[in-house]
Amino acid sequence: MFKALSDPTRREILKILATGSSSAGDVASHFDISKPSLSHHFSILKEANLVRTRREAQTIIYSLNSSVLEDATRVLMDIFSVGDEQNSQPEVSHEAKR
Amino acid sequence: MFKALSDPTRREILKILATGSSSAGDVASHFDISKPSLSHHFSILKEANLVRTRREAQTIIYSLNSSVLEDATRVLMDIFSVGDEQNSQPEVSHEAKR
DNA sequence: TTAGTATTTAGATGTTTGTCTAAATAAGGT
DNA sequence: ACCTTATTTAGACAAACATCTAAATACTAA
Repeated sequence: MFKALSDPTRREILKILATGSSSAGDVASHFDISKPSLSHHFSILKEANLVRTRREAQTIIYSLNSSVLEDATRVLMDIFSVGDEQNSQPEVSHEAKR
Repeated sequence: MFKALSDPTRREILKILATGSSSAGDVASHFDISKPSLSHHFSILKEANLVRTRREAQTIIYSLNSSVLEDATRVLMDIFSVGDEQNSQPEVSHEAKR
């Protein structure tokens, strides 16, 4: 999931989808890269469960899967709030304490 | 920043630092990869401003920079809550509405 | 100033990634 | 059936990445 989020183009795609679901070609029109490349990005987003798809005649409609993005947020929050004690001002660790 | 977060080893490093700051070698002992490789990860985390360093005699103490992780969280929340209208149940888009 | 410990830099290597063009698949309309 | 539109698959390629070993740097202590 983080791998999927690590590419700027993919994050942009998610932002676009956040304003409403739309077709692959539609999203593609926002970018300057080929449709196969976009399709590749979509497949990564889909594999990470960040988007869902639905076919509608010829076009395929992509939509954001907010719940998984919420999970990502939770993981991040976990990382920086686990210790929750002495983070900001690191204690003096005299001995590289194992 | 997302690039920095995209590697599992680096997320693990952050988790370790979340429980308290520690030296490079110290963190290295949690992993099965060489110290130069760890050093490389540290430099990426540092460049992304996710960690801070402080020298203490020979050892270098790494500590989490929580505020930047909070930023990351905020960006994620932004992504999935921008539209905030019709996300979960994608509306029927008959025409690939440009 | 020499020896020891901690970390980083240099350089190399195999893998993964983002991109492309060309071709294939899927669905509809005529 | 055929053509058009929408998207994906296949295959190639250069750039970025994670890792390694060997050597360099930074600092402390004798």
